[in-house]
Amino acid sequence: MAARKHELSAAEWELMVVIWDAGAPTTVREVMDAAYPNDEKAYTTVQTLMNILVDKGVLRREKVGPVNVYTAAVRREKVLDASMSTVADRMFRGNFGAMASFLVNRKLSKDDVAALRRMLDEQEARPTGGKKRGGSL
Amino acid sequence: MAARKHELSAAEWELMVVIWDAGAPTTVREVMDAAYPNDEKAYTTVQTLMNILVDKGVLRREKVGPVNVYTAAVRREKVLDASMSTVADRMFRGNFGAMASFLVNRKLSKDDVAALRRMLDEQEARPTGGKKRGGSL
DNA sequence: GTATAGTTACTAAAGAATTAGTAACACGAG
DNA sequence: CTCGTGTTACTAATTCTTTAGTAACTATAC
Repeated sequence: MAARKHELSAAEWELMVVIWDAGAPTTVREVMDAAYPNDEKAYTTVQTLMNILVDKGVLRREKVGPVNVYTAAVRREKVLDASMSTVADRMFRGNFGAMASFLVNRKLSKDDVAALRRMLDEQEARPTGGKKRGGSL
Repeated sequence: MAARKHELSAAEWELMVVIWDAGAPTTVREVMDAAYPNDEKAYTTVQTLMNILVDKGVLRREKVGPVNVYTAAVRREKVLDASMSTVADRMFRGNFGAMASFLVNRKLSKDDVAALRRMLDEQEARPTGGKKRGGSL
């Protein structure tokens, strides 16, 4: 019960995306079927990962009858906030603007760019402005 | 000499950012001083990391006199391309548009947003359009 | 009630990441 | 030439991640 690092690994993200999408309490079996429909991982592997996520405080586990039911304990945005900051620190010296530019220039399709521009225009009207640069985590 | 995974870890990124910024062949000592001015890591640790990066094909090592000099073997953009795709896959189901929206809404300062808008406007004029969605790596 | 199917708790092992020690070697100062 | 400084090559221990097996438990079907 070592209170691990709060950062999520690749496999853990894979599961959490499924669980957040479900939006409701979920069992190992359900996550397993959604994430690995062709048994890419063993049932017990998914079980272990989910218990690690409980350990990290990202999931909550509750026994319903004899079965464990898992619920997200943290909102997706919260984890994204932290993880994106980590990524920006690592790859862009913490410069989110540079990160956004990179995305626009090298990763976004024409449609993506158009949508982004529309979003920017809407934000112009309603000034619910973006946050400042947060800490490193 | 096991031909490791090509993905860069946190510590490896830290070094590569320094090396790319230097823009010229670099020694362990130089990277060490730039990245860890207060000896946060031991000299030999940095040395080991840099040799792993050689192993991964990201750095090239050349002996100049008795000293090893390291040069970037891959351009920063290339590695960023791969890493950002990995991150997008992991956290946004591969949806770069969603990733960009998240950045704009939750991470960019007002100035960052203004700069991004300017960039978008310039791109309007000169249609050197963005790439499509690439593979997963 | 006993077999069976599914779940849980516990354990562990392989691989990668991170950290750093140690021995050997080169070279300039004296 | 020998000493000290700094570099290299090699080795290794620790931690985290990823994977999964095994044994025990629960409930249901008959």
